Amino acid sequence: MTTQMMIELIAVLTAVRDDVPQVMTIDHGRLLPSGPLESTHRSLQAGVRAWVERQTGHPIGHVEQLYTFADHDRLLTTGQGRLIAISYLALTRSHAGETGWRDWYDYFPWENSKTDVGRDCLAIIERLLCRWVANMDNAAVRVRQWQRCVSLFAIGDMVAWNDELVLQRYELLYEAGLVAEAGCPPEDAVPGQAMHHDHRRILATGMARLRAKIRYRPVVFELMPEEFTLLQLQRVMESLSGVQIHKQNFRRLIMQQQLVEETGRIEENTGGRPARLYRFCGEVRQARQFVGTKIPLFQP
Amino acid sequence: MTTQMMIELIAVLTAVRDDVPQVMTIDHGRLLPSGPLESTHRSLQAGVRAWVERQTGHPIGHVEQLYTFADHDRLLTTGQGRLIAISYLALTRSHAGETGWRDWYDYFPWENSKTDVGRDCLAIIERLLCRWVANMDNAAVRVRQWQRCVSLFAIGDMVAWNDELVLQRYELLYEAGLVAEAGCPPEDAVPGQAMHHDHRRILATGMARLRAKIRYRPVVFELMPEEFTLLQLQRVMESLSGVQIHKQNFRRLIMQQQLVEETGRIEENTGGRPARLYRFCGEVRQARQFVGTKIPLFQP
DNA sequence: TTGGCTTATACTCAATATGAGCATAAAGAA
DNA sequence: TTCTTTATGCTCATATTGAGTATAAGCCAA
Repeated sequence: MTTQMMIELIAVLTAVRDDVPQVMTIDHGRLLPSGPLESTHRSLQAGVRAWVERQTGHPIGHVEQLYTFADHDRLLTTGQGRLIAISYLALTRSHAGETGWRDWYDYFPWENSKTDVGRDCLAIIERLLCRWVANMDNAAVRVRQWQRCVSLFAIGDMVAWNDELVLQRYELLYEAGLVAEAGCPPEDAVPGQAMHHDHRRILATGMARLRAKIRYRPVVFELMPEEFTLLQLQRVMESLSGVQIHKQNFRRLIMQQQLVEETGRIEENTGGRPARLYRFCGEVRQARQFVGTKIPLFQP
Repeated sequence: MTTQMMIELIAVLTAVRDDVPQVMTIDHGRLLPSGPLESTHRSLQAGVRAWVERQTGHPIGHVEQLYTFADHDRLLTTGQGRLIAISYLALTRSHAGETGWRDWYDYFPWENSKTDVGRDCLAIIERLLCRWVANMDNAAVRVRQWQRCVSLFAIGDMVAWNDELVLQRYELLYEAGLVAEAGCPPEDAVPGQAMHHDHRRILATGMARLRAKIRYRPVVFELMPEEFTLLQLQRVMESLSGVQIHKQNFRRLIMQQQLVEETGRIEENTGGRPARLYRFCGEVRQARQFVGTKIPLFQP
């Protein structure tokens, strides 16, 4: 007995502009590029590429699968059928003058913990979560949930901030009824723009995957221009992870891994001493593609 | 335009018996437990659980999604429809006297690189791959593919063996036409039992995921009995990863991470001095569930 | 022209973490 | 008893990491 199914492909397409990670959206920032799998698509990846390029005009590079959802709230409105969503993370380089790009942190201001906006947002969240648990009847549940808040949002610096827990933090806020998607009135919601359906949740999944992946695979270079200075590279990693990096140690680690090589050219507009330009060389030099990237991401 | 779809759920259910990782199979070891998603399933995970329990009678614990496939060779034979397969990794504890369990390394003998069988198998593979690239016309392609062989199978110890590349190694053997699934005659195939469809590929995906995950999440304990000695724990990690571990350093790392606590009881049947028994305590002690596991897996 | 600001780049130093091994303890077996 | 086996405690050299100092080389404004 096969039921009526519909497969939706959803892309979290990410690029970096002016050291700020951005995501491609449609519908005025309320939806991720997406569309149904069609019989003309040769594969799932091909389908994702087709939809993104059709809806945004932007060709995409690196693509990897994120997650497949088929919850019960994903029922087709047209009948007894079921809607399955397969989400993808895609990375791409430049995008001068295109529309549809939005900052990651418009949707997740609290994830930008290195900025003032992020810190303010976290302070608000802390208060709201505190109120949320205070209203719980069962004492044991209250303690456990507060523990969860503390460890996910690094409240009270007994626990270090873990930048990879983007999804878990969003889900906690959802459960606490502090995001618009959970049906809460805007005045009770945490800062950050909402999206339709569960697209903000999918964005969180993509952000978490990318934050995890840049630690052990050289995927950052998918987002960098051909030539870049080491500070530019550092800025991109910092803004992706939302965490500060010690400059000298960052250089040391990048250099000793031999992922980059000097181009011989110089960037003059640094605001200070000119900087050497580098290019990614992991692809060419090592046919062994399975190299890692170690980054000194620390907590301040 | 929605096409006719069928969703298949496939489980890589893993347990450990006598320090050997095993996978649950049906059809005499030729298939992984699997079945179509039905409208009665409340979620994908629930569907996986239902199918595994119906086909094998074994209840499962930890479950996580692996990958969703929809390649063109996955067309429904009944028409123009498409078959989508969503695969899951599941972990479970004991399974005394159940049928259907097979050793991981019956399917992937070369992945058991710490044993003699594994080393012999790797020697055979090296010869076959050597012959494969030797027959290539284009010199540039030959060099690149040989590079790939060298780095994936750690040929000539210029490169260290990477135990997480299970899937990449299988895919290389598939491309080289050295596995039965690629349609090669049995006498040309590499050792290791084949499976129907792409189930061996999915098993490889599950093995790779588990090998990667035990390094940074305390999932091993899902496979351990309630009480265990540190050597038992080490043996399980070694057999999962196919890599040797330095005993004293392993103990040091496990102890200092405070993932386990003494039960106060003693295991007598060690073959030597009796050993203390431990239990996993990460779950209870730390409501912060996001703890890691660091293991000193080295290459000999 | 000079001092101040910015970023770049080279090095140092202490604290940890890691790989490898030694030594002793405690059981059973020959 | 002596040998073998596993358990467990401890040392030591080396590598990695976090943090900071020092100097270089641009720009700009006084």
